[in-house]
Amino acid sequence: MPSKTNNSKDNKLNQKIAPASLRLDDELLRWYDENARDLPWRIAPKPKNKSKGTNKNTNKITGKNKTRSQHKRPNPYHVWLSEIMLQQTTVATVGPRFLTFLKQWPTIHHLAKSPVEDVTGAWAGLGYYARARNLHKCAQVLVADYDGKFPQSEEELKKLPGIGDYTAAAITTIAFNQYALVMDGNIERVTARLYREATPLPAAKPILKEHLSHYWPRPDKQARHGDFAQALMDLGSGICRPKNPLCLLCPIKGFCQAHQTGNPQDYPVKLAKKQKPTRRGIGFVVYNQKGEIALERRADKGLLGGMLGFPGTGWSETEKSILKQESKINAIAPLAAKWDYAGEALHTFTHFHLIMGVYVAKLETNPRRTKNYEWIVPHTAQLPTVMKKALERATDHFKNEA
DNA sequence: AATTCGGGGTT
DNA sequence: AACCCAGAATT
Repeated sequence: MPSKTNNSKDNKLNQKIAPASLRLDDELLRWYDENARDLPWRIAPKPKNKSKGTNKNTNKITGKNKTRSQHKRPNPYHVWLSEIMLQQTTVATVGPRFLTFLKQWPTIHHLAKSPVEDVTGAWAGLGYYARARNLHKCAQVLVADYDGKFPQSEEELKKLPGIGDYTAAAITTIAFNQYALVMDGNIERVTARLYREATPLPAAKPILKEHLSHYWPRPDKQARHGDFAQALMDLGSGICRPKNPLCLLCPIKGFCQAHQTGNPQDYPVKLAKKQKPTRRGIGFVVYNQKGEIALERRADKGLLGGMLGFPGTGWSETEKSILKQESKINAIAPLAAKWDYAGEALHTFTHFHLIMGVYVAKLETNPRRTKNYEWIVPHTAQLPTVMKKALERATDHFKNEA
């Protein structure tokens, strides 16, 4: 816990920690030019010289970076897609998914004319599926009303589905190098440590923005807004980590109040989170004679909205007993069959644990596709993770039986 | 201002 | 287990 409450007087004091001759943005961008992560959606701040035995001088940038803001900009479509995928999702997870997605939909026009089911299918396993539905809707709006081009202001971007405060600012800075104050989880942490901000998140967010505004490059055409934002995020993920920050390697430690007079690990302060309840339910995995499984398209809103899933009961905290009695199972099953119990699939969502009892059956017929569910070859089904786990229970069951 | 949205990696 | 992640939309 922070040992002491912050106040504005401390902050003004703090800005004089570093020598007046040094500027945070200069130091950070200098670090970024040498240490920027190589990411599929990113244009490197400068070409990397990978040839061996050549110039090892790393301090090539000594003058003002006047032309830096005019280096090649990334494709706005790529920036937008990556930012949507990166919402609450790690760079390691997004990397390969981003490349696969781009291969399937090279431009926003391809994306806009594709069926939404193809887009949610490609999103399977990534989570937060409203992102996929909003992504598709946003593409259609941009093609229909914006000539397929992204607006360059935060205000206009925020009107689009799936684009909120962070993503609007990120696109404005990264794709167009316009001024916008970007505040994500990484930058929140860096800023909270710079100012040793004791107000807990999420209430601290506007305060942190105010703090950071003192350091953000002015709305100047020469300024490197996009690189500054990405540098802060790289710093947050690689140096100013939640635990065990590498302060000795930090290019802006001279500006950091937590590094100098506190414990960086204590920031940002966050409100305690509620503990997760456990819900229970039943899922039915049934194969037809061709080896296909019955899947239903879930409602467009709510959990796993618009995704494929197994027929089953709802998921409830009050239903304590897995119904093992065959008579009751037959009453709630999607169709008549000899149902076997295949065990539990365990999964944890953002706000609850799930224990799903899995029942399995094999038919010797091929029922028609109905309004409620369709038959799909298992290994081609684009399923959310919890449903993949249920399918795995079924697969294990028949493997052990054989 | 709180809650609802997934899933995987780290510690 | 708890925490975190280039958060947004809804209530």
